[in-house]
This record gives sequence, C-alpha cells and structure tokens, in this order.
Amino acid sequence: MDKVYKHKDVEEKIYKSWEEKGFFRPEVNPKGKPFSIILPPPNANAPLHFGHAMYVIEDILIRYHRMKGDKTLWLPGADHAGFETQFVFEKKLQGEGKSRFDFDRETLYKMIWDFVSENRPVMEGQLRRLGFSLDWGRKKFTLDPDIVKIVYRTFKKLYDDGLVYRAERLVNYCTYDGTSFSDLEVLYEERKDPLYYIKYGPLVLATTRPETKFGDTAVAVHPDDKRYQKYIDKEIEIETVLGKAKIKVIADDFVDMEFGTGVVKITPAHDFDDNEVASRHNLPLKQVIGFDGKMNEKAGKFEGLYVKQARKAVVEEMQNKGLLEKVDENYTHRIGLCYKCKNPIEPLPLEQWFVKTGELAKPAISAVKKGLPAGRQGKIKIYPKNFEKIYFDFLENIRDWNISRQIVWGIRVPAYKCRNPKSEIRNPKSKNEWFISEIKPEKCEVCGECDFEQDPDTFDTWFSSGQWPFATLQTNKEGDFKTFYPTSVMETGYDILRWWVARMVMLGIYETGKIPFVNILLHGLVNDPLGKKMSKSKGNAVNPLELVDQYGADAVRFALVYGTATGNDQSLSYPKLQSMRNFTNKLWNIGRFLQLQLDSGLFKDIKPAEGKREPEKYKEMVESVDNLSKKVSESLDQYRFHDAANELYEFIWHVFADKYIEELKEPLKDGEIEALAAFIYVWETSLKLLHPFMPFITEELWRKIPEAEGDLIVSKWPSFAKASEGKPL
RNA sequence: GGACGAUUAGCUCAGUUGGUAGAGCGUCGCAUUUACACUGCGAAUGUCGGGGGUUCGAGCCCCUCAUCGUCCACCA
Repeated sequence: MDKVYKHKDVEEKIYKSWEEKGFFRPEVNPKGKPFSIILPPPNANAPLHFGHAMYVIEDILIRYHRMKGDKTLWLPGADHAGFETQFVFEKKLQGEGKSRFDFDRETLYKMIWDFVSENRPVMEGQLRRLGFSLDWGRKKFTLDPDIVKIVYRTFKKLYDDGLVYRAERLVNYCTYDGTSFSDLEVLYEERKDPLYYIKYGPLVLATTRPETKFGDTAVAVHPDDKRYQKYIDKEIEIETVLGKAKIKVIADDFVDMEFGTGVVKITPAHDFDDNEVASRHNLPLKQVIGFDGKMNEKAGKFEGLYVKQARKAVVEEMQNKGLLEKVDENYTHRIGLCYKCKNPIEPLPLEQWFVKTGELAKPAISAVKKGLPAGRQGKIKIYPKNFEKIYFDFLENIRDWNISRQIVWGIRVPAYKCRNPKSEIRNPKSKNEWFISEIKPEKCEVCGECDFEQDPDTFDTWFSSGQWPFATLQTNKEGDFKTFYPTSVMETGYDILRWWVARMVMLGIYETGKIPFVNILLHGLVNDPLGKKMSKSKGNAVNPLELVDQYGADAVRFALVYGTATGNDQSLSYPKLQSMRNFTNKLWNIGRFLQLQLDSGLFKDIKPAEGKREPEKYKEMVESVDNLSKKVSESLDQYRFHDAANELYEFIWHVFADKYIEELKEPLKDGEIEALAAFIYVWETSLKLLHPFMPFITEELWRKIPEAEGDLIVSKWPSFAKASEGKPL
C-alpha cells in the first residue's frame, strides 16, 4: 500500500463494481421494509452545479438504510426544465447568429431534444463521480412518454373536476422572450424613473406610465379624501392627447392619499393593482399594448411604437398641449424584470390555463399541521421545523396557479379548440370551445366535424415535476408504486419549498389520495468562499467535479456535512476540504498499519473466531466503538448529519488512531491475537459507520481486511446493544 | 412593508430539552523517520452583536434595538 491515499485509483473502480453487482437496486434486500427517496431531478440542460453535491445527504440516508437491511430505493431522474433549458439553448443559438424564430416548432423542439440528450449522460456521470448509489435502472425523464401520459391524466382530472379553468388574466409577460412568467419568477429591481403629473380635466394625477393612459377605464381616489369627495362616482370630462374624453371617478381604499396628488389612473389591462380594483368595480379591460411590445390601434397615432418610444412621444405631445403639470425626475420605485433577460415585465391580459389551488391547498396544509382532530393529524414532518412556517404561509395565502407557458420546450397542453363558429349551438352542453383529450383526438369533441387546433402552450415545468413522486413510481417496475409510495423522505434545498415541495404535496394528495412523502428534509445553500451566492453569471460558480478531482469524492462529501447544521447555509471552504482530505489519508494509513501487521508473519495462520472478535481484554475499546454506533445511528435517525460526522471524525482520528492504536502497538509486536482482534473489531465497525459518508475509501479498505466478508455497501449496520448495557438510555 | 435565518476564539462553524463555553483551520512551543508531515504531544485565545427582563442559574427562554443574508408581498 502507498503511504498516501490516491482517490483516483479507487473511486471509479469501486463505483463500477457496486453498479455491476446490482447493489443500488432495492432487490438486494427483498425482505426489508421499504425505504425510498426520489432524487430531485436536476435540470437536463446543464452540468451539475455545486448545490447538487448536497444530494450527499440523500446518499447518506440511502446507504444507512440499505445497510440496516431496508428495501432501499433511490430513484434518479432528470427534469426538462422548460424555460431554463429553452433559454440556455437560445443563448447557444445566439452564439451561432441565430434565434428560435428561425425554426418552426417541430424543428426547434427536436434541436433542443438533441441538445439535452447530449447533456444528460454528462450529468449522470457526474452523479456517479460523487458516489451516489442511485438505481440507474429506474431513471426517469419528465418528457418520457409514460410520464407525459400521467401529466395529461392529472390535467384531465383537474379539468373534469372543475379545478382547471381558462381565463384572460394579467400575466407577467416578457415581450422580448415572448413568454409569461409566474409571480415567483419575476425579478424586482429598484429603478429611478420620471414621475409625470398629468392633468385629467379638473384633476391632476401622478404616473410613471403615461403611455398606458389610453387604456384607462377609471380614475380612483381614496374614499375618505376630502379634496375629491365631489367627484366620486361622477364622470369627468378630460382633455387628452387624442382629444376630449370622459372618464369615471371611483373611490377605493387601495389609493394612498399621501402619494402624488392622491389620484390614480386605473389601467386594468396593464397593471396588476389596477386590475384588482377593476374587478372590484366591474370596470372593463382595455388593452393598448400588444404582445409584441408595441402600442395597438387603440393608441391612435401612437400605434406601432414600442412602449418606450410611445412614452417619450406621449410626454412630448402632452407637453405641447399643456397637459403635463410637472415631472419629478428623482422618483425611485421597483419594477418587475424578466429574470432571464432583465427587460421590464409588461403585465398583459392573455388567455391562460389556471389551476384552482384553494381546494388543493387545504389537504396539503392539514397534512403537515399538528393539533387537528384525530384522523386528520399531520402525517408529514418538516425538518428543520422552522420551515413549516414558510410552507403554511405559502399554502394559506395561495393564489390560483397559472400553468401555461408560451414556449416550445415542454409538455404541450392537451387542450384542443373547436374552430367551428357554430359549435356552441351544435353542442349546448359544452361550456366552451375547448376540450381536453389525453390522446391525440380523432375528431372535434365539441362539434364533431371541424378542423380543431391544439393549444400551442406548454405546461409550467413545476406542473410536471409537482407530480414526480407518483409519476416516477407508477411508470417503473411493477409494484414500485405500491411498495414505495409514499416515499420516506423528500430532501431538497429550502429555496424550492414552495415552488416544488408544496406543489408535490397538493398534486400528490389530489391524484393518489395519499401524501407523497412522509418527511420533508431541507438543506441549506452552498455559497462561495466569501459567502456570496454562487452563480454562473457572477463567475463565482465552482464545479463540484473539480473539487472531486482535487480532494476526492469522499472528502468533498464529508466537508459538506461536517460542521454545518442541517438546513443552514454554508460557504465553501478550501481549508475544510483539505482537512477532510487529510482525514481520508489518516484512514488510509490505519488500513496500511493493519496491512503491515498482517504482513509481519506473526499472524500467519490465524483466523480470529467469532467469539474472539470482541476480546475481553480490550473491553473498553469495544464498548467505546459500540457507543459510537449508537450515537451515529441516533444522529442519522434525527437527520443530525453534522453530529454524526463530528462523532466519527473525533473517534476515528483522535481516539482510535491516536490512542488505541498506540496502545495496541506493543501487544501486536508480540503477536498477541486479542490485540489484532480488537483492532479489527474497532476498524470494521468504524468503516461501516463511516461508509454512508465516505463510501469509496471505506469500501476499498474493507476489502483489505482478510475476514471481512462481502462488500461493505451491503454489510450489516452495527448494532449497539453492548453500548447500552448497564447504561441508562 | 412582512417572514425566516445569522451575529459564539484571528477565520469557518458546532453547541439536542437553560446548569460555570467546543471543533476544524490558523497561531505558538515541543517531538520525531514513526502506519500517516495530508504526523504526534502540548499551549494560548471568547464580558457568546447591544440593551432590558424571567430564573437560584441564560449562548439557549421573553421583549427591544442594530447589522448582514435569504425568501415573500409590493403604492400609481
């Protein structure tokens, strides 16, 4: 054996041997009780980033339960990541001087498909490099035909249950990317813009968006505002850049009397707040900006101008006509930006598919809530507990979920529109011109004869990934769903608790009648060494594989759980990685020391019998490692990974290596069999306990112990009966 | 504006139900060709962010303030 541990000689070889022997499959423990985790599917469009290395927590749990004899499944997969992927691909096209508008829908889809197909194996290779014991035979992709079928089934069911509706609603629309975004996806930024004070007949109001005035359907004041009482509920005559007009004055307490003049123009088609005011007062929507970002015919002579140009032109015109009272140039406010291209989001009315979330949220809330009547008690536990509050906040204030996306890359909505203008007469039963079909329909289900067309939109990525636990298990090996659903743990970053986890609970309960998982475990983010969030655009992203090359997978894995409480953020630390690498070297040299004893010739024909493996003479060592087994097991059961890691590190290095081995050196020189037996007992136990954290080196060292049988990955987890003997728990 | 988290040794962070502060790295001293220098032994270092309260006793519980971070909601 070398003096120094060389991870590159070990890792690939060991992983391959595990995979070939089928140890990652639950079938290795056919009689065990089920334990399952579905891997949060990484985006198929890009190599792994550092956050993915946190999957190590799942691997620790999986390996622990596998060794405990559970029928253990860790199911891998990949997410098509609709918009993310299309954006990355668009960038690639840009680099080639092209854009997505150069291709038709089918060609574009095929191109992205090929692009993703190239990336997926890369990503899977990376997961292997980190040692993750995933059952590759069960891997799924969100665009697999059988997954799509399930997504269609759920959509149809929601529709038939009246939980899906189509409505013209304001959406966050990016006229540059040509797509709408959910509220969660919009980025807000502080900007300085002019605030224009415009004369509206007898009133003056302040606005940052004079170009939307053509879409005004009312002017609002606060009901208690003494200045404007006489105008409330009256129509006022106003002079505009397009001539005289009449507009209604309404009272609504959303108006801030202190702001500007205390008068607000209401533009329901282009502002979210105005839209809500409009729905309270039954005001009509008047769209003046098109989806191309240009003013439409309702803007009169400003038609065809882009919003920015129109604003300038309208302001100029108002100035000329004396309609502009003053301009506050130093007004700062927050505006919504497209989180990808950073252009301003334009609220626009668009027909969308929405899911009514109110009824879906209720069981998702009670699934976690404690203190409910018997039978409705929370069955899902969230760790760390403080994230419960975020979960409840989201679900208790949930808004309906817009699940349509105007992009090509994704699961196309299986909704079809009748094109027969008389369809409603022909079929009075149909609520509208749409029908939903899980399979490509032969004929129009509304009128029965027209040349119907499919909705061009695709589903929000979270709509499909929100069904991931049951979708992956229902489309896998026979019986998987029955055996492994609900899964034992859903482990992911806390940043997607609402986007993903809460939605999985809603859709899981809705579709299967059961919770999708029993425990929710959330880990923190990994920041750069200076504590800043890693991101590609900032250039501070670290590729986890580079660190694996440098320090070894085991050291990287251990560094991620050591010294940081579960759920807390951590900063990448090179000194920490180095000391964890040193720890692997310490392990290696313990193994090397044992090898030297075995090679000494003193223990040639000796095979310590079972009874001798826990020698009375070294009772303290045996008890102390048994006590370690107890502590590590308890820590893992409570998801206290940092405690377990700390115990292991302390014991193996500073107790076993520094103390026990020194004490055993002399007896070993004398060829004392009990000393060897004690050494091996403590060593074997230590390797087992450490294996979930550092799988590669422990397996390699295990195979060097002469009487160690089989592979460490499937060896029996140490019991700790002796440790608790005589000691109160 | 709201919520959550953080604030503990020079740095990075632990500290589970309240019982006179811990680790890793770093620093300083000593040892040594030793299974391992990616080593061993030893040492120093903290009014636990500020203030107030509960308690026999608070890093931990309560109130308040400050700074940083994250998420959510967003006033034209």
